[in-house]
Amino acid sequence: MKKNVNKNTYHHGDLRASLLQAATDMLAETGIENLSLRKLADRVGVSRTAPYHHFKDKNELLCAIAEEGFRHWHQQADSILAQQELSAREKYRQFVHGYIGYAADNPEMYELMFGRAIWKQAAATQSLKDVAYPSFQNQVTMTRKWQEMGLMSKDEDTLRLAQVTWGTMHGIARLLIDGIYADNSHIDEMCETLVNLFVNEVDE
Amino acid sequence: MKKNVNKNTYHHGDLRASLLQAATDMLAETGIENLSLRKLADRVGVSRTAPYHHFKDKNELLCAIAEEGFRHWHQQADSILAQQELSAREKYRQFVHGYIGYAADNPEMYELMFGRAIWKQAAATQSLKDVAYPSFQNQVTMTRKWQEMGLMSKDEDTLRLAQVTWGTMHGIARLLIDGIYADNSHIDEMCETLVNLFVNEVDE
DNA sequence: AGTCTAATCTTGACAGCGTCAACATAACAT
DNA sequence: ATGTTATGTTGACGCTGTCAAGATTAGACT
Repeated sequence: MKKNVNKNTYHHGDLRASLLQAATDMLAETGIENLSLRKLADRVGVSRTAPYHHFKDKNELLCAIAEEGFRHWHQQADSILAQQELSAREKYRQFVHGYIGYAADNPEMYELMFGRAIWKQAAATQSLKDVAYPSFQNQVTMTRKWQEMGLMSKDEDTLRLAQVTWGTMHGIARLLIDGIYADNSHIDEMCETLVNLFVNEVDE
Repeated sequence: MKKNVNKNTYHHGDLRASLLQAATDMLAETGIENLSLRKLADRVGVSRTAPYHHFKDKNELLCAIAEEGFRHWHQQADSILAQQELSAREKYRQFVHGYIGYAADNPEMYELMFGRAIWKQAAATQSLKDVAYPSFQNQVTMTRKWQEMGLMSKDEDTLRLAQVTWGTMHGIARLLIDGIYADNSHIDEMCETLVNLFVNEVDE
């Protein structure tokens, strides 16, 4: 038997994927604080405890959603960094705009990916860690390269520099998605200021 | 009748203050996600709906706690900035260490003060706004002064610069308190890097 | 083909949550 | 002394996550 979604069979056929899809939609629509397993099950048309056969608990579901978010973001970041016709500085510019743009466009997903719901209570799945950790590791590697190119200060320790530059993007992203910077209309200008502060002009 | 706390009277005497105190303690102990009105009432020794005579709902209680947090932080910040024997750069250094130190020492309070629980759903009390808004306004004013002194770049728009520099402190603070930077042992080094990146050396 | 097992889905139940309504008590103003 | 108002209580409702027990079916093995 194929995946007979939407048929009136007792077994759903592809419940795990359907749950992930619906949960991702609901997350974007109503925010993480309004995402409940019961409403999710209802939306998919299944009983309230059915999801427990595919996810150990709510946390595992959230981790699985976040995992997809990281994959999506990595894809976007890679495509920016792969542009060979751009100068290093321009690539960094676009990376910054891309990072904060991703957060602004997917605020609830960003909150889930980098929020305390998952990381504070050490609740991250191994599988999520495997996808998420390279994200920061890569930031360190790139920072080292940018330092070697003279794009960023060589006076600072690479790890600290990476932490501070990532921290800056993260901080601006959070101020936006948490409603503290209520006005989204100056995002680009903030990104430009950020780049100006961290990145030197270099000849290539 | 005086405030007869802990007596076996029907009326508590000073319930509002007791609730705030106990709630602040519980917040620090168990985190905002485990702070419930029922447990709070229980701790104070009062029935579950008694708090509703002093706070319209849970949100109002949270705002009142956050208000105290802002007052506490303002006091700490003012005492740093008032030190007249220090150079401007040194004052900025201490301000940064103080900001991130406050977050690291009071993670749950910081989460409450600058987190989405209050700001995202536009749930802030007017009274809280009155205490919180000057906090950022002051950051802008100081940034302008630092620019005029040559401590910070004059090329950048003051507002954007203030947003980015505050964003950086906020970002590092959040990465720490949300458990993403699990290791608190390099906070000072991150602060130093931050200062080095944003602040020029100047003669005074 | 038939049978057994394991995966999947269901209903019932429980404790915890915020909050409303109705009622009890006591403080205070007249 | 009395009536109003502030403050406290219990009961109830709907929401949540999750466990236990039972129903249904898919898939593997004879």
